[in-house]
Amino acid sequence: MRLSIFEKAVLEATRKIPFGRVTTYGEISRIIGRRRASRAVGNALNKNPYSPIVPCHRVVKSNGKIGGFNKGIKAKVKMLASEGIKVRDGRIFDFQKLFYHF
DNA sequence: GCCATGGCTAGTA
DNA sequence: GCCATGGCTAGTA
Repeated sequence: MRLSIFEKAVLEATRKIPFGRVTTYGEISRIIGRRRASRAVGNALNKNPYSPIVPCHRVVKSNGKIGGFNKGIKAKVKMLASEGIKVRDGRIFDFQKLFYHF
């Protein structure tokens, strides 16, 4: 499977999110210079061939809600939990504090 | 034309 | 809730 320039940029940025932290689709789009492509970022992460090495489970929505995951939301929540990140009714607990700003 | 988003507005309580 | 957004793919010709 061949990755586009855009997809590579998305994965490269995502790789930098530290363990136990989260960021947003919008933050990724901003940092790679495609400010309005947050949705396209989600599309790219959907195809992440390197999960969980490239930790796309640490990317969530700008409002602190979980967002999607190709193996199902449940799996995403479990992976986050394994890093000490709690989810309270579909939302990241302490979102502001855990938000990794590039 | 689809979609793992985001930001804004109306309008409820 | 609505809709602009942008990258990608299926599938036509």
